[in-house]
Amino acid sequence: MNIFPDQKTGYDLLHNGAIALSEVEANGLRIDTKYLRKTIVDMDSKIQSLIKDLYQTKLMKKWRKRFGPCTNINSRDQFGKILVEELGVELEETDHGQWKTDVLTVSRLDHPFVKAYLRIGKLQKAVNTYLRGIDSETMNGYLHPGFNLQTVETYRSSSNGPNFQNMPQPSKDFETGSMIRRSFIPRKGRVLLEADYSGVEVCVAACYHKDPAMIKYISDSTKDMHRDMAAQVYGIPIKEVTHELRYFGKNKFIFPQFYGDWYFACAKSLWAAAILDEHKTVKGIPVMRYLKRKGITCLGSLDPRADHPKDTFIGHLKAVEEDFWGRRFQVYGQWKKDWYESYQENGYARTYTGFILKGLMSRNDVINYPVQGSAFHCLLWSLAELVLNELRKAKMKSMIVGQIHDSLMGDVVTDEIEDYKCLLKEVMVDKLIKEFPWIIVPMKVEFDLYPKSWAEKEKE
DNA sequence: AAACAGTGCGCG
DNA sequence: AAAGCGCGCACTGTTT
Repeated sequence: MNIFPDQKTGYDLLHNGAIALSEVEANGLRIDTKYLRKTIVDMDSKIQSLIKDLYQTKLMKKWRKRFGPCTNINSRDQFGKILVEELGVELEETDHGQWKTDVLTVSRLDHPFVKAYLRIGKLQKAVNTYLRGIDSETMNGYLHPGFNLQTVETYRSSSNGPNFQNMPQPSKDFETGSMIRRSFIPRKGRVLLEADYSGVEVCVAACYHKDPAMIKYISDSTKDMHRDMAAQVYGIPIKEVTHELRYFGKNKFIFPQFYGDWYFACAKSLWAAAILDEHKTVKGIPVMRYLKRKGITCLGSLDPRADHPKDTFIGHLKAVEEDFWGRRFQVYGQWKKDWYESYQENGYARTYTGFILKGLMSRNDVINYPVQGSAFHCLLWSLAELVLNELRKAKMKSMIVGQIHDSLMGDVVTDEIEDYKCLLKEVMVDKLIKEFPWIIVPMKVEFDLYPKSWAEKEKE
């Protein structure tokens, strides 16, 4: 791994960023150690009792008979063999010929043993990776996660000891997310305040490809790309798109497509999300009924090389994809081709922020790396400006204590909340676009306030 | 005992 | 022709 700032701007960004991040590391986050210790003890005994229950099941008895003293429920190898040989189910294989046993694969079996097994695994992950990870790195009630600028291929950052950038979220898994984030508390007389750049990768991508249709979506708050695409993929009127269908359009079509996914995989996951689950539209009509009206009757062949006619969902998605890149975002589509061709000719690509991307990269890599890197650099520049200059100039006691790619975690004095928000907006939006003249779309910052702990947002 | 690859899972 | 991108960490099973 090599880091190549090829312009002074790139060098300065890393230089100031490294100094600012070391200050962030030194600040650290306050940890509720009493809660943390108690939760670890409680969870350990809870997990023990769940394992005891698991051992009472028939399948577990077969497992012990098969593996004797070597029995180990953490062994994926054993788990897969038991499912296939004792339960008689079919599983896909991993790259190296083991039975695949990840959540997505085995939860399809819909079996009570598998459910109990996965729950134990989830709780073990929560305790062993996160709670213990936090506990073992906490000194005198403070945790100091590391933030690195020299580890990532795309010129993003990483975090370790522990990794502050992958703490579970209550909105994704309430039980473990709340349990873990509850450990992070503000200092006395303060709140945790997170500021994030909303949709920053989409914005930065637009600065590279300059597609007018995309810029319009970003600049006009009455337009909604995710809603429009949900309507198109499911063949329903725009007014019929529910909150959930919009979510599928965003996370199962638009983002995967931006990162280089293809219609076949998108079709399968869109189908599983809304059709197998019998989702309904705003008016309560099943989505499937709309598809039937368009003559689409089934998902289609699961062989990617088979023919996918227009009356299958996969065939339909193929046409949607062609329309997406060939008509709707034609300029973006052309940019992807040109950008990759330029890399093939020259052997490298340049980012707006003063770095060179070189070495062997796939087409998707070449297209994604500059966007991922430059998006993070918007945050990094703002962070350095705040830590090294602005917070000090404003004589604020509030401090920045962490960073997650597109968000800044602040430990903010209660009396300073409004000033802090104001200063962050000024730096993250106004000063940033002066510093980075290549930004040609509006930037937006959003705040989340956590008065008690990181687990509980204050309602706006 | 330490190092390594493979697998899985948490986040943006 | 290929077929989402980037990380860190825990754990198993094998090799040194």
